[in-house]
Amino acid sequence: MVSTRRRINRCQMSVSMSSLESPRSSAFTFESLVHSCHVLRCLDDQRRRDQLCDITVVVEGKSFRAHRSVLASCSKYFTHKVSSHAGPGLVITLPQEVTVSGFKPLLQFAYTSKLLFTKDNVMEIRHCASILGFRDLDSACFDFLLPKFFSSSTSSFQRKTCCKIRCRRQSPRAELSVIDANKDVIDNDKGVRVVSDSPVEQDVGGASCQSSQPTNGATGCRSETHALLPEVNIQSDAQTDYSMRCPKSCKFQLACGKDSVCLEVCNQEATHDSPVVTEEGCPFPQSRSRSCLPCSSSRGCKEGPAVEIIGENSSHYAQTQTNQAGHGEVGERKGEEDGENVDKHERVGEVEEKRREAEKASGVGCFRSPLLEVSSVSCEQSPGLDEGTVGTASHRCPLEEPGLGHQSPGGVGEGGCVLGGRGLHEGLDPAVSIPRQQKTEQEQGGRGEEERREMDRDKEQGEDERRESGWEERSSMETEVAEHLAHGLWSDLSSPPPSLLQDSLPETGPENIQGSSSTLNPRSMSPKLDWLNQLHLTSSTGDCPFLHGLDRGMDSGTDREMDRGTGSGDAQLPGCEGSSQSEKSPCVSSLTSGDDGDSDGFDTEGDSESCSYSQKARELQLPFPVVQILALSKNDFQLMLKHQTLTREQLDFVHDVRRRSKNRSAAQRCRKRKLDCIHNLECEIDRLRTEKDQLMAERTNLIQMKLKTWQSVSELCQRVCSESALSPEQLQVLASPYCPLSALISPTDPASPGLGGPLQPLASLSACSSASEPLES
DNA sequence: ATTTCATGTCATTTA
DNA sequence: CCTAAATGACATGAA
Repeated sequence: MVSTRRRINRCQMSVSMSSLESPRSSAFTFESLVHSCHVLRCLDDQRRRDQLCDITVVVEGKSFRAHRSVLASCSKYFTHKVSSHAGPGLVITLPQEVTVSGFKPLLQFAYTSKLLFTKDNVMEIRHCASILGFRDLDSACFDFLLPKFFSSSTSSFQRKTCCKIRCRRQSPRAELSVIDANKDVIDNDKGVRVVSDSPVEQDVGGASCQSSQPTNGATGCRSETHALLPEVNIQSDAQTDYSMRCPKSCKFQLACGKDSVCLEVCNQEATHDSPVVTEEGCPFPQSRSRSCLPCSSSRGCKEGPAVEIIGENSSHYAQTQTNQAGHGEVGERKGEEDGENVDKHERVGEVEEKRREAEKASGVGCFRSPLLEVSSVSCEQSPGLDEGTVGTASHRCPLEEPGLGHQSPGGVGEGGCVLGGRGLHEGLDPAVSIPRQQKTEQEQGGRGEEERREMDRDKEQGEDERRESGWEERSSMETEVAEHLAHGLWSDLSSPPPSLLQDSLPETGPENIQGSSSTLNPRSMSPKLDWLNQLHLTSSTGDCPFLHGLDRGMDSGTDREMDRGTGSGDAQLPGCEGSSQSEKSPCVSSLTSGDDGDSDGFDTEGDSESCSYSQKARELQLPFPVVQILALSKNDFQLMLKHQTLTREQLDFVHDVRRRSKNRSAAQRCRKRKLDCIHNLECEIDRLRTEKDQLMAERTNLIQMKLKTWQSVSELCQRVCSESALSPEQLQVLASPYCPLSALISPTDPASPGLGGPLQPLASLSACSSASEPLES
């Protein structure tokens, strides 16, 4: 409910925004975030009931009923087959290579966006997916998961005991496969196991546990044009994640029926988040986001519709929980949503594509590359460009904005994003743009004005884009998942080598602390950036659908933080806190601080916090930037403290800052979880209601059948009684309660509640006939 | 002026 | 016993 309301608000907001953006146009677009999810659900429902199914797929002699349109939308193979057969009653026999165990999950995936798999069948599924041309699964999911699945390197991750237990125990709803998967993952493959903390674990584990669709998540919509609402998955994963990794959350999760919840969430949220439309066109939100979320992250929600969406996407389809659709997805999404906008989307997609390439060329594209810089500048200077390219989107559906943002969320680093986001921003958000100008003007007398301006631009762009694009949403769920992923998969990378720290410290620390001017220099961020860079480069986050694009968000988030820091001095955003690398990836930082939403100043508490932190750090003459406090892992942090000679006051301050930021992020996660649970429960309620209705209908049918049977039996008895001359003793025996046959005519048959009435005649009839059943057997 | 929401922080519990 | 995470409760600012 809550999420729904929020969602609605978002929609409204986006509508108004679009109107603002294009004052000239009187046309508005309303986009339901849950519609696609609902549709997919209904289709799945129909499939299960064999309603409106127009295709029969034969696999290994086994038939599967489905809707050709659905299959065609998910699979190239079916697209081809279906297009060549127009008639009704289409029966397609799949190649021998396709097995039931491989096809079934895919079919389910087509209708739910969820791919259930175990280590045992994942290869088979992949093979089938490859043969059938299931979009998005191959590169986005399998390419990412398989190596983790079967590589020993990841085995180091261990799931927490309670998590294991919970997974098994809590997944009442979880499908067998899920359970199996869990088992596999948990029990058999320690290596594969997606550790609760590890990203992989989340993917796999989460998927398995909840039957969530790792695939989706893996899909990494963003990276692939066709990506399937990875966000949704992500969110769900994230949720799962939570449940899995938090011992304490067991309480809550148990209360919520975590597993089911997770599933639900995924569905619901996904649905909501659906904004992220995949090629498949099923943005179904599963989570509400209900980020699946609904958007678990309130922040994300706050910012933009996209965010909300994020949360929701999860489920069904990724609808999930994800609010954050991938960048690339946006284009597709929109294209699917609006035929008109297809071209625009395509264009956007192209831009995105280029951006990606640029990123690749520049290393993950997380950090600002010259290219990025250029783009951002050009954007600002030439709004026309925005209009011409991505900017056009502004006139479209509000939801598109997020999409655009997604496409170019990179903020700092993304050329494409910059263009799109910029355009929208400039035109739409006076609050943002104006302050920017003012700022710039004010700063104009100062030295390094250019630098500052650029920083501002970048910062604003990043933030704006993030905001518009729904990055915040991503940041909430996706970030979380991503952080876990990064944490688990790249844990080794996550903690910056001491040497690196050492190197970076001298550079940034003192400078930042002391002079604001120096802080403004991008270099002040170098330590963190370096660290991030290393992470990205080495870990090749680009390969991870979950992390894909995160870097951008991260970058922007980081940049923002940096910028903030710069603005105030050294700054570190509390948001960064989560970043103890060992525990979390830097991505986390974006989660916290990134979403604050107030980009321009230190409006928010967090901002003011960071500001005060920085100030205090300066006062205390801390030898390192606050960022370090937040970004370092526990060990590194302690190491750093060892190397530094700090006064009691400084130590207290440092610990205080770290503790607060940690707690802050914990609170955020906690709240997100809560929202997710609520959403999940809502979904569960809906599901149970539906189930109840179905059962009631089934019961009615059975009762009717039973009644008919009784009637026919009674008629038969009558006939037999009248035709055969049974002795009173015989009739007595037949009527006796000890006779099994007597139950058939018993008016008070306990097994047929409510049938007493209709049976009465029967009983009386048989009684009249001086006994009852003949049953000569 | 009041309410609601989002967020940060503290205290406590739990693993 | 210590630590980190989770969570309830409270405070604060913004809309």
